[in-house]
Amino acid sequence: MKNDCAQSIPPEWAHFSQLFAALGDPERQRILLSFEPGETLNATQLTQASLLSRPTVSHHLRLLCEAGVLERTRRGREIHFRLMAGTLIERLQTVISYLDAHR
Amino acid sequence: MKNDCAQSIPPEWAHFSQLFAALGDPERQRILLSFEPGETLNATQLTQASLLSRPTVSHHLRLLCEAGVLERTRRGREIHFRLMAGTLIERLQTVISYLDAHR
DNA sequence: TTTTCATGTCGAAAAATATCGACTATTTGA
DNA sequence: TCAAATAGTCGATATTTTTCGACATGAAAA
Repeated sequence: MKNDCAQSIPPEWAHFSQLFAALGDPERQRILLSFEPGETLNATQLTQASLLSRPTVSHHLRLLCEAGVLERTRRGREIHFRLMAGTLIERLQTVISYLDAHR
Repeated sequence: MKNDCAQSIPPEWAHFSQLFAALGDPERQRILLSFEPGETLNATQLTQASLLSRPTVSHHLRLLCEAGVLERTRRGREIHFRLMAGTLIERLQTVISYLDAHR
């Protein structure tokens, strides 16, 4: 057993709990699955596609941005969200490499 | 925008929110990182390596098993937990394939 | 500049989750 | 059979997260 991570998480793994927590909510997953390849969606579109209120959708979008899942860009008075597929793939590959060494 | 997942998550994705929610807790991440390659650990070992109580660790172990992250096997009066690295890799590869088609 | 549109923030309430002490179940060894 | 060891359950409490209405911000259009 690795006792070095018995009580604290190594710094290189710390951001993964934030990532997985962001991905682990059904409403946020629903938001992510509504993106078509390469598409950008604004907050109004994402709110209209949801059963929840704007403040609530805004809250989920903030968590997804803070976790590095979505990118936020202002265009005029709209704010566009984009799925950061590339960096997500890299991060998940890191996890897979770790797991592959721990079969 | 994909309107078919506007209000409900497609069944083939439903188990992922449970998986990511399980991986998204720092205590559970700490538990997972304490496994050496191929190692099995019992509940007492995992509790001793934690700052939390046995009921709490037991709770986290149950969530990890229900999400398909750990495997539970009784051996005598001990219960051994094993990291299901193989199936986890497959599930993460599914997510990566989806993301790769959505760059 | 005033209005309108798009979005976010704030504070409070509701819901879900984590945590623990006391008790229970199950298996093994004396 | 009885005692010890291992692990889980139950009920209550604490903490965190989610949710929303009302209000604030900031950019474009009139």
